[in-house]
Amino acid sequence: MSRVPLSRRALRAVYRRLHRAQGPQQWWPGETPFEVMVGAILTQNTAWVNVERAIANLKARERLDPAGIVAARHDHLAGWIRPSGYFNVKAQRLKAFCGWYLERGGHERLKRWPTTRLRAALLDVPGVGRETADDILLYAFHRPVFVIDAYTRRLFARLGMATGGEDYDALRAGVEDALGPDAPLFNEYHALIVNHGKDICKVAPRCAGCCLRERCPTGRSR
DNA sequence: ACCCAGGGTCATA
DNA sequence: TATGACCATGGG
Repeated sequence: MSRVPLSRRALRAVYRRLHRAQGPQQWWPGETPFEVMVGAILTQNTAWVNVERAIANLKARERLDPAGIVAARHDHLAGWIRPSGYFNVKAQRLKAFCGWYLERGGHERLKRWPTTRLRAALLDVPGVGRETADDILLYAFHRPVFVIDAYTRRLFARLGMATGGEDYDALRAGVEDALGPDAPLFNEYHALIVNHGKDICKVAPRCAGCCLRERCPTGRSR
């Protein structure tokens, strides 16, 4: 397995700056691990505020549980999650995931699976790709998996630590190798990156993350 | 009227 | 392996 070479010192320095600037994120505060998993699927290429509406609808219908989702009619489920966009494909993805989840005995069983096996199994669920699988592993199962998303790529590219075009798993393995397995750190790191991306570079959206530099390439220094 | 958002799948070359 | 089309709502 190839991995992108990354500096532990540089990665920790970026983390410290993000943390100093933004403080603890208390991220992905789903009431249950299952809610975190549903959120991970619904937030695919979608603003989180819309995911919150969809989850609120599921709660109002008392359908925020795997059996309730599997049993729901497709058009009903699609209607409840409508605000999160792509509601037809996401309804199908939620059903596939919940069926998989129930067949394997739910969280109490799955939490005993080793991370490598759990990740491979998640990736076999249609609609669960690498980032979604890693969101679930990190935020629902507290496994030391570093999530790579578009913001992470932009940030590391802007900082000259990567090109942005690296293979997903090579970049993930590079970060994990440099930092060592540390689920609480990875949890907070990813949250800080995403919050930085949406909080700061609104004036220059394509430049998410650039302002970690003393002198921002776009001219917006912080 | 644009652009973007905490992606993934499928067809095509 | 690597693009492009498609999925669709809501906020800036």
